[in-house]
Amino acid sequence: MAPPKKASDGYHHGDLRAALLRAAVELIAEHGVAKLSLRECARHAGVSHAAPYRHFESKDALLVAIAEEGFAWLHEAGRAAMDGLTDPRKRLDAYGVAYVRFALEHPVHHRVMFTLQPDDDSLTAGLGREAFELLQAAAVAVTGPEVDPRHAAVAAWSIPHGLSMLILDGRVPAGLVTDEDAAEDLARAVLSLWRGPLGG
Amino acid sequence: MAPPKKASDGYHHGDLRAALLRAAVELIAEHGVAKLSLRECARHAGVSHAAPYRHFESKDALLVAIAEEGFAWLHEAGRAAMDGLTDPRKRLDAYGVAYVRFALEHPVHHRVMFTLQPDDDSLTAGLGREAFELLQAAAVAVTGPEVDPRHAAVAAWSIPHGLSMLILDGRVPAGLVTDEDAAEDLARAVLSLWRGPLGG
DNA sequence: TGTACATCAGTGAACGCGCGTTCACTGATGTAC
DNA sequence: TGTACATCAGTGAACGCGCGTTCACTGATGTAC
Repeated sequence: MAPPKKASDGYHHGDLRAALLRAAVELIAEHGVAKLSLRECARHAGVSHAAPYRHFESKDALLVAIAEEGFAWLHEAGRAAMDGLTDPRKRLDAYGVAYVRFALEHPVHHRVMFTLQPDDDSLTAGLGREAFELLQAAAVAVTGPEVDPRHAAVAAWSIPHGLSMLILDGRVPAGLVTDEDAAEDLARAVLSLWRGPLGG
Repeated sequence: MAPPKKASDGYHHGDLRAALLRAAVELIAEHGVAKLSLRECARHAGVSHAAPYRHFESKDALLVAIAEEGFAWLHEAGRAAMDGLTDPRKRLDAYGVAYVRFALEHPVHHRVMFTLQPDDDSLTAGLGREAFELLQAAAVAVTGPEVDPRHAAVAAWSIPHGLSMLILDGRVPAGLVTDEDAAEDLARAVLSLWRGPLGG
């Protein structure tokens, strides 16, 4: 299914690190973070249970790696979504929609990103520096300088984050979210409600 | 510290069930849901490790009990917050603020409520029927009948839920949330931003 | 009031399990000469 | 091109652990007569 990048079959795996990350994500999707075991990841990757220790110091280190990957992807998704837009409000909305889409496309990453204690790894603190700053700048561009930037950021973050969490936890009424596109539509609907009757 | 309700010292505990729930909440607060063990709860309650099985069918049953307790409290908190208010917008805001306050006051309950798969127990599905319906009614009263009630509910739910999650996961800039009152202030600020510059 | 008995909340030994991690090892790979 | 050797990604046995759950039991409690 996923071709090893270098040496194919034999003693050396070729790209065990990536294979382990992939296996972990699959297993978490199936059984939840709580039940993830390094040994099962190794089994999934077709390798002895001690092999992962050549690539990750510990089970936690593997989870941190997933979170870091997630923060990087989120930052890139937000950046790409706002790319080319100049109107502050449109940029912020685009970020929000991209955020929800990211969560739906990478539910395991999203969950791991926010399950780990922020102090587990400084890179991971507060949305991951980069992603948070991007969001804060987009929010401040809308609220203007009179508003505390931290408040602006938190406010802008709450909606897409809350919506993502509700969807991922299966709390949204059945049938409302069938795939990533439906989630994107729902995100737009929610944002426009706050722009309309709820906000007006 | 917590006096047993009936027989005090001796063979029978008096109120083991409640003591186990209390112990579980404490232990989860300390080490996270993932690391909770029934045996440690029993130890905490000063009882043999098999005793919990007189009160809970399994470890999961104990978690479900915590979630149910949480949903009941949340429903009550929302109801109480809106009590006496008639203006739809004020009612919805009051619900949102109460929601965040509940999450801050009962972080473990909140976490367990949304960590369990909704299908783990039908009572728990979708915010717990009662709490969800209360929220939906409050939201629809603001948006009016032209808006899909499910959209209205999800939109109104996203902000307090997202904010709660961000706070509980330690994602809000340090110093912004020091206690329940500060969280309540932040919730009001966030809502008013969506009422003001972000929504306008 | 006293006795017999059912009930049930506790005990403690035992089960089997899968886990994270360590360790001395071995096989493959790549580089220096 | 061929050989010696360092490097390092894998192996598999072993460790100690705490867990969830079951079981036959025992001690306390409450009720019927």
